[in-house]
Amino acid sequence: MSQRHTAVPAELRSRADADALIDAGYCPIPPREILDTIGGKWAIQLIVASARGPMRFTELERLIEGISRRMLTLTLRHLERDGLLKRTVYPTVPPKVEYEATPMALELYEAMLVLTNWSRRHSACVARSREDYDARQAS
Amino acid sequence: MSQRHTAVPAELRSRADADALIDAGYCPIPPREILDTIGGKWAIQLIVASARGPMRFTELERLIEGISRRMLTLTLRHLERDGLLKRTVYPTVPPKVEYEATPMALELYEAMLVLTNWSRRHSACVARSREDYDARQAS
DNA sequence: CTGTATCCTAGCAGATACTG
DNA sequence: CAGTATCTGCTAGGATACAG
Repeated sequence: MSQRHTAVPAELRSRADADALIDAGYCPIPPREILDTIGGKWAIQLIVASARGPMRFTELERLIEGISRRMLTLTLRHLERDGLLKRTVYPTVPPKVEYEATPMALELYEAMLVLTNWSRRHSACVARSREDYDARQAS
Repeated sequence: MSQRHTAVPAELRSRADADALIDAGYCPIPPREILDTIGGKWAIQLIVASARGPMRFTELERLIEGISRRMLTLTLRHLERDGLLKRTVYPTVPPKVEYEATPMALELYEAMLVLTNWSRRHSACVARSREDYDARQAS
C-alpha cells in the first residue's frame, strides 16, 4: 500500500476544487467500516461521553437519554472491539466496570467537528429543501 | 440561537484537548439528520459520482457497482429532498434525467476527507483490535 | 451494579417484474 | 431511458424479564 499522502485542503468551495481533488487521487469515500461503526444510533454519543475520562455503565445509561440497556451493551461491545473504547473491570462486589475513549477515538473528534460544523451551516437549508420537496409532492 | 463560533482546532491529540473543546461549548455530535442521510449504503458514492457534473440515471447505475435500480431511485430521491442533488428532467423521448451535486453537497466533501483520512491512519489498528477481541472471545 | 436472553417491530435493502 | 410495484429477508433497535 503506497503512502500517497498530500496535505488535505481546508474546504471545497467549487466544482473545480472537487475535480482537482479527484484528479489528485483523492477518494473521499470513507470505508463502510467506519460509517458502520459511527453511523449507529448511539456510538458517537458514547465516544463523546467517555472522552473526558472513565465512565461507569450506569453513568452512561443515565447520561445518554433514551438508550436501552441492550443497545448500551451492544454498542459498547462494538466500540471496544474496534479499539475505540477501553473496558476495565474491577473484580469487586458489586462489580465495577469503566469505559474510556482511546486516543484513536479522540482523534475521531475532529471528524465529528467537521460534520457538526457542516450541519450547523446547512441544517436550515436542508430543512427548507425538504419542505419545498414535500410541498411539491403534495400538489 | 447564539453564534458561539470559534476556530476549530486542527486535531485532537490528548484528553486535555477534548476537555478544552467541551468546556468551550463544542458539542461534537452531528445531528442524526446528517448521519442518517450520508450513513446510507449508497449516499456518499452517489454524491461523489455526481460531483464532477451532471450524471444520468443509467450512468450512475453502471458506475455504482452493485446498486439495485430500486435503491438508486430511493437514494437519489432522498438526496434530492435534502437539497444535496439537483434533478433536471428533459422532456424528450426517450426521457433524459440528470443529477448533479449541489454546492452544499460539495462542501460535505471536506468532512468525507477527514473521515477517510482518519480511517487511512487507523484502519490497520482497528483491524488488529478486532482480531484480538475475537481471539479473546474464542478462548 | 453490570450485564444476558427473548421477543417483537420497523425500516433498509435485494430480486424481480412491469410501465410511460 | 428512467423509473414504479411487489415480495421478501435481514438487521438495528426497543421492551421486558431474568441472572451473576
